[in-house]
Amino acid sequence: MPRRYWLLKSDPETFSFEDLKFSPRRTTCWDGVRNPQARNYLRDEIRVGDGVLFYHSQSDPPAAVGTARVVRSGYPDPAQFDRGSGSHDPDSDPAEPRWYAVDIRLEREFTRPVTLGEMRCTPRLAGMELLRRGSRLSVQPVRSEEWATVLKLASRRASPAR
DNA sequence: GCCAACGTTGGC
DNA sequence: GCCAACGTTGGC
Repeated sequence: MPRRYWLLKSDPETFSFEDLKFSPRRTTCWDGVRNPQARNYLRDEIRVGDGVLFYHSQSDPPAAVGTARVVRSGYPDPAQFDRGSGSHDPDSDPAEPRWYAVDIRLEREFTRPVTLGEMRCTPRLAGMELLRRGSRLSVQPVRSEEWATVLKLASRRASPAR
């Protein structure tokens, strides 16, 4: 199966690309996802080697800031069984875990962020899940053309400041 | 801080 | 199974 691509959303207040950069081996467990559809992607579809667009939500401006690679495919999210964790789920049965996580490793930090506004203005990205009205999913599939387009934007020099 | 868009919960 | 109420996400 060819390599696939995903967009992972994170509020940088919670976990930023910078945090990933300073994680051991620049690798982190992508845990805490508590949406069934996003869980399905994590559990069933995301494979080792897949590409990840790292996106900062709730930031000013919201933007894709770099890429990562999946280094471990779906496994039960340990946080769901951790009473001390904010992501603890008392209703999840260890025999049939409700939530899943993957591990990702930093691959490339963009020399400049690709902002949401810029993506909206890019015709080739018009079909992106991220740009859909009301799109809230924190794990989203990204088409290979979209991946290539975002990377191209990232390596383009920023337009001169006004 | 506001609000639209969803998802979840729970009464019936 | 419906749906109102409520909670959360996330752009602006």
